[in-house]
Amino acid sequence: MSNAPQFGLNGPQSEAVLYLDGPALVLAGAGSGKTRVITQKITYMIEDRGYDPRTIAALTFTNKAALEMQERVAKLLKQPRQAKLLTVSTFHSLGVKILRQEANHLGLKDRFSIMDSDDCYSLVQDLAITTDKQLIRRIQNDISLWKNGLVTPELALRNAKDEDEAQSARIYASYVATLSSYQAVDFDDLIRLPVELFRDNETVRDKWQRRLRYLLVDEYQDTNTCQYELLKLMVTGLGKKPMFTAVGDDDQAIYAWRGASVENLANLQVDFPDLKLIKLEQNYRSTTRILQAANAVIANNPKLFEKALWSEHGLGEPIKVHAMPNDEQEAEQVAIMISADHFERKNKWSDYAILYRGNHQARVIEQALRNQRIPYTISGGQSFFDKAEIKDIIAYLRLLANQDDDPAFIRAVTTPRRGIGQSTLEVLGAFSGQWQCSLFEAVFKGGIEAKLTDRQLGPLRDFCNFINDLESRASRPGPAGSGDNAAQVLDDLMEAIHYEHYLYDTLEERAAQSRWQNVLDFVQWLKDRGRGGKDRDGEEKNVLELTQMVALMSMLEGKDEDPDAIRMSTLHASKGLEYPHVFLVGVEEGILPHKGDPDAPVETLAQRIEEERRLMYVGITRAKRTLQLTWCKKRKRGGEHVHCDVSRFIAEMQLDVGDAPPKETEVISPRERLARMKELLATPKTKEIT
DNA sequence: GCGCAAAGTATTTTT
DNA sequence: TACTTTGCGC
Repeated sequence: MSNAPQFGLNGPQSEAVLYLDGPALVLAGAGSGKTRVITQKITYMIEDRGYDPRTIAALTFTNKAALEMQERVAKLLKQPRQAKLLTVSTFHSLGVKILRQEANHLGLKDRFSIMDSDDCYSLVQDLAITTDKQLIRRIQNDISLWKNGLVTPELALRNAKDEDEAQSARIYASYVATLSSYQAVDFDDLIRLPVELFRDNETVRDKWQRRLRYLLVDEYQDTNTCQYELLKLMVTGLGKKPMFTAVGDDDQAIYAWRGASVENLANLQVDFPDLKLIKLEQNYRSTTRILQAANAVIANNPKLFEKALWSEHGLGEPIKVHAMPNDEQEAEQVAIMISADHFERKNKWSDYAILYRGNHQARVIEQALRNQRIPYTISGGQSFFDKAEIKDIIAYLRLLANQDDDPAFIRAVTTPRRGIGQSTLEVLGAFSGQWQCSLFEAVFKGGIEAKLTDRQLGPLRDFCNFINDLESRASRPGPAGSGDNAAQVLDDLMEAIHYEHYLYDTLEERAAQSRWQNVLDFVQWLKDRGRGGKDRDGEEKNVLELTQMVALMSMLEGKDEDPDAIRMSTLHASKGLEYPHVFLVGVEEGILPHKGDPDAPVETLAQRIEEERRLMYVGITRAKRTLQLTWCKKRKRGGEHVHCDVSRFIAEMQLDVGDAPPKETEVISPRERLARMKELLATPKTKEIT
């Protein structure tokens, strides 16, 4: 196998592209061109090695990344339309696809609902009979971690260490039962259920293995146990060699809190002994100074793999750190600095990014940018599909698809108000519980007449008849065999529920207007996809199927942001992106590193700091040319100003060491950097780990 | 059953 | 500070 550079790639990159003899792990440092490797590899497989694009799956971490990757492959291909045949999606979307086709094997109907985290939150709230927010979240978290770790409720209960855990485990059991009575799944199930299916049913597993013969997994360091299990089940068996490429970077693992385990990287070598390991260490993104700082910070973490990033770009401009009196000043100063720099260097606004740890930090910054009349776009904030008005509409669609979906029923039947209130629903709920049926079914079940007055039952039955009627039309194939009736069904729905009227009735004009616009955008978005035109995988989808996809989306693709605007983003949402000029704000103890749960066990404390450090590393390595950091001496929390200290990570960047004497010609070799890093590892810091 | 007003409370990251 | 929950009156 030759690993001579090809496609304008460097040695290791083209090696990663060309290698198709077995499983491969590409350790790709920040900015080392991993997306290029993946897209080139797919292109190479199709055009030079005769792979059918239908048998290649690329799994990404977000829908946005999936979309981008597909577009990039389309650009590389001689026949761009082939890109549509690929499976490029998140693990979760792939899970939906599998579940939809194999639902019957799991005792699930193919029109199952997908519950979002809010639905699950309310469910836990009901089951735990509490309003304690912290407690509910803790239980929700426990359940999610168990599911991700493939732990059953029985096992969870048996292994419970204390009463708290036992309580969570008991709720976990009824949580699972309730979801199944709703014919619903949660996010974690989208991966857990396919795993169980593939484990128990070899025929189905073979079928999918034949269908998807080669897997590429991006951001592998952020996969959890369950996802790894799915990967293994999809690539092993059939007496063939496991074929996949995983791409990841242990230094950028920032989702441990969601059950991701970096150990999956190490496990890969154990589970696949002939794993080909390829390291991408040349950075094409940042200046040497930026990389130096990033390397210095991450050197404080224990290492899984030895890796040394280097760059051929020059030393670059010094990294600046600004101390600010308070968070409002911070926001204003950053806005002013960007504005000045923008006019001075004649840069585009979109060359600048402001990164922060938590979404709430965006508020002040937004205000400051507005004051300075600087255009901005926010990514990673509240998702479009989480807006109340969108969830209202989705509730109707969910109910249309699946009448066992009680939460959707409750939401739809009460929004807009139609004379059905809490007490009616309570009676209905008790009745349905007694007869083990859904709320919807209970409305028509014999005996309900005795429990409810005509005044209560009337609107309920009207509502259910309306849903039934609409459902029968939604399920009929449209004219010309397309999903064309989707548009008609949606229009009828919107017309019948008087949603616009409801908004203007309950809200102020401005708010109602903006919400109604969102609804219109959403409906249009659905219509576009219903016609089978715009959807990426080119498959026909009716409204009901679209509803399932919508549950996983967080952004309205296509509804494009201002192309020339400053990017604002959380550090998490910035992963995989790059910007010429980066401002990292709020670099304070308590924010970055974030102070977590004060009564969390001590042994996790070190690990938590390590994850925060990786987050810092991700932030630093987003910058191509300049990087500026700010921190505040005081910050408004709640109503009061609170004192803040500068983050330890600033010192760890070793700015004074690297920058003090202006040795402009200093160029550090990879070897030298490695030595430096080892030195750092050997000195103080490490003792907290050992 | 519903809407309004006051008080209380929470602040990490996301498929 | 902003948002949510609770309570009360119609």
